[in-house]
Amino acid sequence: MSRPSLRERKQQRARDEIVEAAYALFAERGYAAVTVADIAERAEVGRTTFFRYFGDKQEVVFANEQDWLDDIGRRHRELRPDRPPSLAEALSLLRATTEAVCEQVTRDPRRYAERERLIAGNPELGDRAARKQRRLAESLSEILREQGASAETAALAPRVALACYIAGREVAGADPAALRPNVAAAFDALGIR
Amino acid sequence: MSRPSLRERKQQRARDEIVEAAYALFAERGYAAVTVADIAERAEVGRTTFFRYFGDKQEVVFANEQDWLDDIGRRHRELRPDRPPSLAEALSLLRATTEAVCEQVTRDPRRYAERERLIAGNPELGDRAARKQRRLAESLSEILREQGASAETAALAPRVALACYIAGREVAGADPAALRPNVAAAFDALGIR
DNA sequence: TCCCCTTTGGTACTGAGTACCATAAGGGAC
DNA sequence: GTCCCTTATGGTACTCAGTACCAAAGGGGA
Repeated sequence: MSRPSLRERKQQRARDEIVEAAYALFAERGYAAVTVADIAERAEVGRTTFFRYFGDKQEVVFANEQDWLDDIGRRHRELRPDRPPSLAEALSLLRATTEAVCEQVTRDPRRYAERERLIAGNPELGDRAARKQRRLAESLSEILREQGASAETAALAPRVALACYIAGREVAGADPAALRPNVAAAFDALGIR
Repeated sequence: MSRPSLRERKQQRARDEIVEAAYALFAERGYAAVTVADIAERAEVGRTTFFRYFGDKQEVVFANEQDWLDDIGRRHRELRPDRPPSLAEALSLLRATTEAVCEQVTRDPRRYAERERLIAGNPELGDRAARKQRRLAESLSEILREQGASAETAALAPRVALACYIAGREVAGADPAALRPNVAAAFDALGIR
């Protein structure tokens, strides 16, 4: 990979500053009381530029999740089964991937806790978080189909894995360290090893 | 129950007219191209009144789903197990409830198909639909806790049932009649009878 | 150094959602 | 029927998210 140009470095910098400004303001006043104009001002960019980097106000909360999704998809694709996976086999593969997701999202525990706090307090952010999860499930569904799984297995397995993730997340509460063990326990309870 | 007063009848009528106007306009122009002012005008009410009946533009698409949620919750509460349910037992109870949900939402097949069409074309409506599903899962989770289920079971079982519902819905596509059988097949595949 | 092309940010607009208020219209007491 | 009280209504005016458009600034390559 080539080193980023000056242009690209400035863009990355602006992007990061917008995210930092947004999280700082959200922490101070709460999500609803912060306007996009406020964020842009503190980040020292124009309001228009904010919308060029982030499609809407909600997106800035999930700033780098698109990278995660790509990463997770790539990782899962590398778990190549040697034959079309049955439902049980697909669920086993997905357990590994789901636990990797847990590691990924809690890599920055401080930011994780803050994001959970924001989501808990703003239904619209909960909606957006759920959309991200759905997208991931759909992406994994497609990969399963590529690997030869039946339509039923491809539709069901990622949803069940997501159920385990959400249930584990709920039991874990806001504690980043508790996420993965609780998700693992949910898979165990369903007999998925 | 006492018969509704004139006031209540007019309100119900206004509510119904708003929903009818909204669905008619959405069918004509699509969700995004219809403004709340348009809906209010066709329903012959003030714009303010629209927001008094429906918190936001999205809500009108899911007009009577709150009633469904209450109904489903009540129905599930009536399935009283004689002892605290294990995970497997909770899943069995939830299978019955989930199949009842299938019947409920497809009771008006025309409206069901139209709603699915709108949701498929507008991500924000998908978000809202998912929020409703989450709410239902949380409500069922609470009922399970009341019935003595463990925190883990209460968190996991409704999410798994929801996974079966969504997977079945995906396989069924827009065909109302195919919903319940496909959801049932998903439960079968997981060994939940 | 010069030119091109992308990014930037400013202006102006639409439409969702909210606050407030004057008015109309049930519903009950008599 | 009449009067009064309470509640629903809808109009006005506002904030803010999100979009379209455009002129200017500043990399990047020649």
